[in-house]
Amino acid sequence: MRISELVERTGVPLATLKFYLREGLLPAGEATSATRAEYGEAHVRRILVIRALTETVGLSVQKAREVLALIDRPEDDLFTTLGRAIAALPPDVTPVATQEYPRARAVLEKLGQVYDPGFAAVAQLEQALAAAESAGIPLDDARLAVYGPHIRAIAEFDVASIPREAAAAIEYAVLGTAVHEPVLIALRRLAHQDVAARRLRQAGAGPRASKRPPARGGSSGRSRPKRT
Amino acid sequence: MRISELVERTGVPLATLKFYLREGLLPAGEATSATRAEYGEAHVRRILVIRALTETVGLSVQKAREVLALIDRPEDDLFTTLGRAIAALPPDVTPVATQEYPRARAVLEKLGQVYDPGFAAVAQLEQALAAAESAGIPLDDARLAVYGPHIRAIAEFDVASIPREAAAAIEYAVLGTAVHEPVLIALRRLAHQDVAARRLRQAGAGPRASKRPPARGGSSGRSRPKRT
DNA sequence: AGGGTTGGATACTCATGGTATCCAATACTA
DNA sequence: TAGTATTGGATACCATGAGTATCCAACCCT
Repeated sequence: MRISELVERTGVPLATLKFYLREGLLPAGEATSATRAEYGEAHVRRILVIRALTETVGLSVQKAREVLALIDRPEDDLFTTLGRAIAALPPDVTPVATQEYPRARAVLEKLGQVYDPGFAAVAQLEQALAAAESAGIPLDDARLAVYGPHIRAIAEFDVASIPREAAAAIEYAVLGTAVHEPVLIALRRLAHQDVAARRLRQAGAGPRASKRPPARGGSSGRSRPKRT
Repeated sequence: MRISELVERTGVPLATLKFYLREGLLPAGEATSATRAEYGEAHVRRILVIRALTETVGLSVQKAREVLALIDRPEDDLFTTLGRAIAALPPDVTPVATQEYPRARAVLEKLGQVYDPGFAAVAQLEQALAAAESAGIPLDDARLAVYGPHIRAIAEFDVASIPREAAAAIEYAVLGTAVHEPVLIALRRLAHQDVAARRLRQAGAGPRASKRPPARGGSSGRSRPKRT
């Protein structure tokens, strides 16, 4: 198919597709002449993945390219590739070799997991723990004792569901790690609302909050933020 | 203290603090004269929170201002305020009223939770589910059956740990929701690596990654925290 | 009195993530 | 076969966001 069909199929503007082509996110079609190239279903899928990574996972074009490159050329084993992909995921952490990550180390030791400062995710965890502290809500032992096992159970399922075959496995693992994160986050937010709503209702008309809790529908995003 | 001391205490450049002042993220100090203002510990804390929200949670300055405004002026009840705060969190969803979110609806029904299209998190979940589909890894029932209960358990703990007093509760809930997300994400990524590493070792594969440290038994350090 | 800080205003910079134009070489249609 | 429409490729352009940098005049302290 021609590029105009990609535009139709994906809804992404032509200029943007050309931009992706230029930036190396989208492989060029097979040139059939100087002014014609043939694209396939793989291109359609690729475009959707690009949008998923940039719009929902929140990757920059630069980071998305890194992730896609890992999927395209999985020269290393799954474990190494996954580590590299994680390094491309937010939060962007400045990798300072020979650095210690004390908060992350303490957490990992409590969880009985290996602490390797070479893992990008360790630096990411350190930053996240520091941010929680800064916000006045550090990750205390009680919370870790809850988060740890549940998150681990989720991760066990994730890994167990990775297909056997190597190439497919890497793509599945990399994309699955990235793309299910927003799902988990959204589920937690909704669970917060659900649990909070139930408790409020149960407690009978707003004892803790300053005002009456309107049992539901309270958060309709109707307060349009004013633009600056 | 003067503004230069805020610079020292937080490490944030003066020009940036002035920017935060301008943008209304940081409240002005108490002016003691035309060219002097007094800042306090609250300002130091606020700056740290701003950095946590922007750098680690990934909020734009605009969104961070919205979240901070909710904490500063919690005019509504906890439930409503939390809903509004969630609307400011990524991924940015364009709220189209009167829209249906079929994927999110299906998921929430399977979880037995209320489906309210007015919740920003519902639109966020819809987008996340669509992105997962686009990437070729949809959230199937088996996965949901795992994610759902574990995430809910986490959320139950979160809500249970919210303090009683109203004003404190809102700040705690809003910041806690936002700031623990990166922690959960990082823990999942590390759990992936840990689980994958264990399986690889178990499968008799040789040591692939050059810098992987030796394995440690999961039981030795488990829940036997003794940090410095 | 004079140097070093301020607050406040304004202007500037840089990186992103696209958009928009041009162009010449085709390909399709009549 | 002429004329029009589409491409690919290159280049130029633009809007936002998040700071930075400069000025300046009013202080404060010594």
